[in-house]
Amino acid sequence: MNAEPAPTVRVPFQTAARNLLRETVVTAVEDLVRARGWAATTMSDVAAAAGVSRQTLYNEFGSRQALVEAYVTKEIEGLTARVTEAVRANADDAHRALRIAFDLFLKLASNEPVVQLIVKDAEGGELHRLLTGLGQALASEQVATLIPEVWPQVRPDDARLLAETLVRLAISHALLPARDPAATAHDMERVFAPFVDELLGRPGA
Amino acid sequence: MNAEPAPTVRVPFQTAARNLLRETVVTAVEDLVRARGWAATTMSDVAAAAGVSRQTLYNEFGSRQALVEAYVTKEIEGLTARVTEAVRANADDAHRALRIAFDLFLKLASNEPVVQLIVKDAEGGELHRLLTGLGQALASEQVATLIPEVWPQVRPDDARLLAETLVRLAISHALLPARDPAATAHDMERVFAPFVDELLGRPGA
DNA sequence: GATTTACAAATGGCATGATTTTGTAAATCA
DNA sequence: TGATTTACAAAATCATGCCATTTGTAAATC
Repeated sequence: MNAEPAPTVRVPFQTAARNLLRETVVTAVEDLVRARGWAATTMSDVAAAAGVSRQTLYNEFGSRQALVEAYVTKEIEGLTARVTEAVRANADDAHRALRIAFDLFLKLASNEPVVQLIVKDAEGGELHRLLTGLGQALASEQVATLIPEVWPQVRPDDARLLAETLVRLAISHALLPARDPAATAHDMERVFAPFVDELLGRPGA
Repeated sequence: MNAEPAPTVRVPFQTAARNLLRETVVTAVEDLVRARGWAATTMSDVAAAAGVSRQTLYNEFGSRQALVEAYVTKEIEGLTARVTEAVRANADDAHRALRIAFDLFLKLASNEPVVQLIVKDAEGGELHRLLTGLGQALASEQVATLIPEVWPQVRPDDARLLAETLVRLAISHALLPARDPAATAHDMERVFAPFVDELLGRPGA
């Protein structure tokens, strides 16, 4: 009951093709959402914009709901990737890393279609729930993994707590801005600096 | 151009009567919202439940929108009053005060009709925006006033920053709970303890 | 001063039918 | 083989008109 003739180079190619397809489709969704919003975007629109058949969409994503989730997931992962990059580049100064990461995130978020649609009150329900739900979960996990990687002395549990708290505040400020990104980032650095120092092993503690 | 014959006891009485009216009406709204939600509650319903005429409602509140804002405002002020009470009762230990306040808030919030409607996804738009907007503003101000009153050594700017940050996290956890209130409150105490120590004048700083 | 009554305007269902869109399956194509 | 095309049923969305309700305001009445 096993007729496979030993896998060659074919499997990795198919995987790459699949990823390329998903990438292309989700990018098409991004353009359409930016232009007309998600509610006014149909599966046919997406198929046409991506240059594939509508069926391929269903074969790959299964449903419209799954597609928008993949889209939001990609947006979030794009943001966290940029933030992660900034954190790594400032690994020598955790305070600065925190401030720059927050500032960068808020600036990027204000240009995100999803965030803009929610703030503008258009399509608040669907996307709002996805951003807070998925966004909180995904970003928390990413940041919770990043922290002990850059600062190994931080215990995983503490990293998780810090990550979740920072992400909650980041989303809160993205959706309901208090001041400009720079000022908010400065405030967040001020609030979290003492806790961060404790996690990193403060000299006098 | 001043024909007032010296104010007697009449003005305070009228004020008291007005407050009583508003109190009665908003309490009626609270009951109706708890029973049917806000969308299904009409001005006639409120008038009947409060035992006043529909006109009195308009004379006092002006519009349906203004009424629901008064209602949400009262709910928020009710919550912050309870939290304020708890903080004052624990003024001798800021860490404990922070934890107990957070725990109490999350428990009270889970029984708030407004919070329940939002979490249940019913009427998400209207009330969600009111709770985050009004709630954030009102609660922040209350807490920002409370802190320097209980701990005078905290500078007003720091109090404002701490208050706004705590309120954002409180609302975030009320609308998207991570764990049970007790665990979350414990986490918040752990995160903010170092910053609070700094504001209170840490021994070794 | 509040209530009742009256009323115009806006809003909110609701029934209807047409249209679009979703999601699935089979046939076709390269 | 895998994607496309075609076909199709079920569901969702939309446009329409209509009716009932509700909002908000004003005047009359208690």
